[in-house]
Amino acid sequence: MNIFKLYRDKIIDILKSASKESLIKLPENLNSINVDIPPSKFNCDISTNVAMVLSKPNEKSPIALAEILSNLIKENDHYIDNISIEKPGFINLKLNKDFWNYFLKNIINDKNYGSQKSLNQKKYLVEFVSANPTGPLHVGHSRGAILGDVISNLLKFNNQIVTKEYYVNDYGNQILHFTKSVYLRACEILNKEVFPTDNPDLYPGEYIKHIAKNIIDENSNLNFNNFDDISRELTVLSVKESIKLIKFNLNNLGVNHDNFASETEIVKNNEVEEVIKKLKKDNFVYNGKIKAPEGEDNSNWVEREQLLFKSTDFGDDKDRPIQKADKSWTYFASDVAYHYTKLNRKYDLLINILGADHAGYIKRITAAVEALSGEKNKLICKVSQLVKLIKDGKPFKMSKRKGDYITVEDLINEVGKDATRFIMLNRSNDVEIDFDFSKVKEKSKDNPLYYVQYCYARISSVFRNINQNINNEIDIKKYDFDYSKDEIKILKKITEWPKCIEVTTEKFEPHRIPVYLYELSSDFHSYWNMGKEDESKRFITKDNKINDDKIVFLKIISNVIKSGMNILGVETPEKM
RNA sequence: GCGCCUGUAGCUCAAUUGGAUAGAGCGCUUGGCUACGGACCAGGAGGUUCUGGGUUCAACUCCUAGCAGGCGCACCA
Repeated sequence: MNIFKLYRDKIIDILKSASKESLIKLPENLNSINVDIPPSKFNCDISTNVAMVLSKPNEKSPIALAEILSNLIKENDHYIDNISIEKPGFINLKLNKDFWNYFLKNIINDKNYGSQKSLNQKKYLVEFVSANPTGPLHVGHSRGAILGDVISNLLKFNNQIVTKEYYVNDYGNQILHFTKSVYLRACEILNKEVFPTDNPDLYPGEYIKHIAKNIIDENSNLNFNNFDDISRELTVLSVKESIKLIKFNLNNLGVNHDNFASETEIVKNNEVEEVIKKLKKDNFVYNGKIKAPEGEDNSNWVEREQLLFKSTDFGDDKDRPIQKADKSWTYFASDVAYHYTKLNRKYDLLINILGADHAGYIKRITAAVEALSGEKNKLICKVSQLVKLIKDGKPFKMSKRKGDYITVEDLINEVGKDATRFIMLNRSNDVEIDFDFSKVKEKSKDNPLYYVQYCYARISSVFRNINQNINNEIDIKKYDFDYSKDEIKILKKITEWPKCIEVTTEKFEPHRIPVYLYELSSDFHSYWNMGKEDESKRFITKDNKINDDKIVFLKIISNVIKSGMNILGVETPEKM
């Protein structure tokens, strides 16, 4: 139940019938009419800008119009306690006690309060992480992993159908180098030769040794005398080990994909050739040359003719190569083929979560999806910005070459899953995060996660003290409560929850949820402390009982916190 | 050179998808625990929202021209 939508509909109905009676003139487009949350300093619950929007077509001042409209609104709605007009022409409504009873009765046992029930059900494919299967995940990956996971949870909360997919780039040069590294480590273990440290293409990380050891132990038939003889088999085994590590890391973060799609499979099934054939037919692929980028060192640049995709047709700044000099496909080519398989699986909307270093890739891949589907905005890409690691007050640079990067496993061991998720989600995905290892650990008390969890734990403690289960439904026959000003302040915050979900869903910006939960918790902690001086604000009475209005009040708050935390994939312990 | 992201209080960040006197945390500062859980709360100081134009009844938000920082730019994925 979104009361802002409810009142927007009500007001528009009122306007329409007033317009029929020629009392007012309506503009052609009613979209800019809003019903919103008023700033807290006003003693009211909802506000609308209608008078200002209608000012022009009616050739009246907003204030004059507001007087007419506010009378009309008041006559037509019995939940209004008071209606007032403010400066530029806002109409502010204060709702009466009947309204709050109606509202609470409506949502008290609604586990999905806040979800957008009016939304049509669609099929989504969310692709995220998709890190190269050449080793465990590091901190940077975790942000994208959490973002993708929470966007998926959010869609599911809104009753959408979601597939979470990981695209495994198990093809190409990086995999070859990776497999070679595993091979050389295996040779090292078998005392055949020392691992070369001077080859920058190889992966020197410690984990490669473990992978090699596992493969040796489990495959006694494998003969490590010649790389070429076993490279094919070893690639499969190495990637498998790598995926095992990655799945372990994802599991550390509380992330589970539904599906792992393999690039090798796509190449093997000739899907690349097929998709290029289709694009050629539609004139999106041609032979041409591209210019070297200016402003950087181009001394190695060799201009040559190659197969290009015409992404400039869709707003990209240059056309993009799909074939390398040696005639093999570029990464982009197989990715286009992969996206073609997504389209063939009949999803309504594709979502990709990318790391900041791949942001420059967005235009070409959305262009490709548009070329293939003929639909704009079929693919939506969200970027998870950099996580800047700070240790002891100094930036900590990670180097994949040296193998000294901080893995997800390190992160979880230090900070924990819930804190990692909450901290990463608490900021907009478009801004870089300073992740100060020592600080997050030391100052765990200042962590916003605990602030929200503490709120839930406090509510739980009340239920525990009166021997009730916080998870049970509330059964109250008559809703005839008269809440105080301080309680209504929190109930108002509760009315914002569906709006928060709506905006979060529309913009795919999960940070709005932790921000909201923090604010709600803050209001609650504040109220809780009032109980020290004002006995009427305490939940449990002297004879160890609780009144129905307080039960309802607590239950609503805990419900919202719980569903918010569920979307974030974070626990709500009843005791801390 | 081009593209994308960012620029808001001393620091880290929000801002109801264009609304009213721009809000939190940290830090600084003054107070509050015989109390349903102090991992908490109440108060104070702190702002030319990077700059210049424009659109609008209304701009942190949109457009435009700049400035600063980050990321990226075929033959890696």
